[in-house]
Amino acid sequence: MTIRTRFAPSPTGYLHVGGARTALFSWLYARKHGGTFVLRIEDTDLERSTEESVNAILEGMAWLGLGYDEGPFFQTHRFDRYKALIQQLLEEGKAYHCYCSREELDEMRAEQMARKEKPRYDGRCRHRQAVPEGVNPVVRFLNPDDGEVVINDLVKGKIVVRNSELDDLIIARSDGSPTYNFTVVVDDLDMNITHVIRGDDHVNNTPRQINILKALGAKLPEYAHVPMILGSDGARLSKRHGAVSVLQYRDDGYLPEALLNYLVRLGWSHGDQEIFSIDEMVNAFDIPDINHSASTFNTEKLLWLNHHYLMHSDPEHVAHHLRWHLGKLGVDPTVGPDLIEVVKAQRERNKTLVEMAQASLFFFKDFEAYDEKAASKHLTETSLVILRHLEENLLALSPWRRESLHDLISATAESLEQKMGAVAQPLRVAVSGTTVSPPIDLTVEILGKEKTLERIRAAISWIDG
RNA sequence: GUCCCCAUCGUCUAGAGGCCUAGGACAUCGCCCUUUCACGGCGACGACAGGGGUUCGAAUCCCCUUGGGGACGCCA
Repeated sequence: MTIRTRFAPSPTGYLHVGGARTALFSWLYARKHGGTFVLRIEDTDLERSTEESVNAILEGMAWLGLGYDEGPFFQTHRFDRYKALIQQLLEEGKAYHCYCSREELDEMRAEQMARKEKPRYDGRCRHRQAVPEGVNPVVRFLNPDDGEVVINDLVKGKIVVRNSELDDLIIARSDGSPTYNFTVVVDDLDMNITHVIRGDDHVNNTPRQINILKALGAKLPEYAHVPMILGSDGARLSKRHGAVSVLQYRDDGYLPEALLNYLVRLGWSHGDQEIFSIDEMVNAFDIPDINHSASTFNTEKLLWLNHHYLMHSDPEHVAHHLRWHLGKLGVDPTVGPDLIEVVKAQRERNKTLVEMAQASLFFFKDFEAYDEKAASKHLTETSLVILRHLEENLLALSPWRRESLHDLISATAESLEQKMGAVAQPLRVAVSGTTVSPPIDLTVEILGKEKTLERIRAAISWIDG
């Protein structure tokens, strides 16, 4: 049997990290088994679904590199199919029309709550005789009263729910449009999904869906409910915990492989291994290794992973992403030093691409002002002499190589009876505007002779006042 | 409130009854390296929620308590 998994987001917002992780797990499981990964857009809520959200989701998936083999399928394109099956259930007496008004339902729920009961529909329209005039009814699924539903969840194990806990859920709204619990079932069935991997906020829906599946005479898929991702306060991860949108992480300077690596280790582990390439994930991933409990999203660790990938990925790959961020900062990366050299020089001191881009700005355009503290400490009367010597020596230097630059700078320090730092720091501030940069010889090499001399002269005249 | 799920360092986790004096990673804090910032190296701090069982033996199995999360929509 070919494994078929799916990711089925509803386009009512961006792709968030929780969804991305379920998508990743589904994707990994399909890849591992040479199966098929399906993308399905659950847009039955016409009110809240937007095209922007669809695009944001597709863009997020693409950025993460989670390619799908089939889809995207849109539920709104399948309404005829749902309607036909709802009609079938009505005819078979497995569903019925309900004419209850919203007010009536609200009242019923309020009463049940007051009685400390779980609010649920009491089935009063099951045998309704008089049909009220001018009311468009909803369709409810006739849930069994007795017995229980058993879910053999691949991650949580056996879960038993009594049918008496369930009620007759609405499968078609009064406008005729089908609702979520019905459309998922039909789609998973029609799309031959073998493994439903989704967030465990769906466990409560599963018994209802199983009952619908049974009413349709269908075979059940395997279920794997993965635990939630929580925010730092233990509540479900949401906007107020900071960035939750996958694309926000892109914009904040994370590499997709870092996010993926972080997400795969949230709720899943493979011994003590922390770093996983995509291939390693695919090989190592398995559903029984998924945790049972929710986990808390921790940006610090994500940052560490991002830094790791910045340092250990192919510099050309990192440069590709850096180019995008430099572009966002208004830099034309085609004029200036080789981005790959910039990446190699910067990667160990930046945790995000945004930081790297900002710290590298001075390679590509003149800074507007010196960092105040840096200038007052290092661009002084004393450093004037040093900078003049450097200018003179550098002017004569050829070739412009890191090694020769290093020799020149230390020779300059020696001749002036200064420590290395006393020479390096004024030079650093002069060329970069700040006290922080890659090793000074490397910084100057990358900046180039012309720019370096230009900036030393600017610093000299700045000190001269 | 009712039902469902969950419970190891601050966080992510290893742990399938003896290998546990509970391991790793992030974070934090020291020290070393050092021309800045970093990287790196070494080390420190730090957890089995509580209580009952079962067993020769429990972080691991069972029960209760507590705590947390989820669900209870003409949302998905």
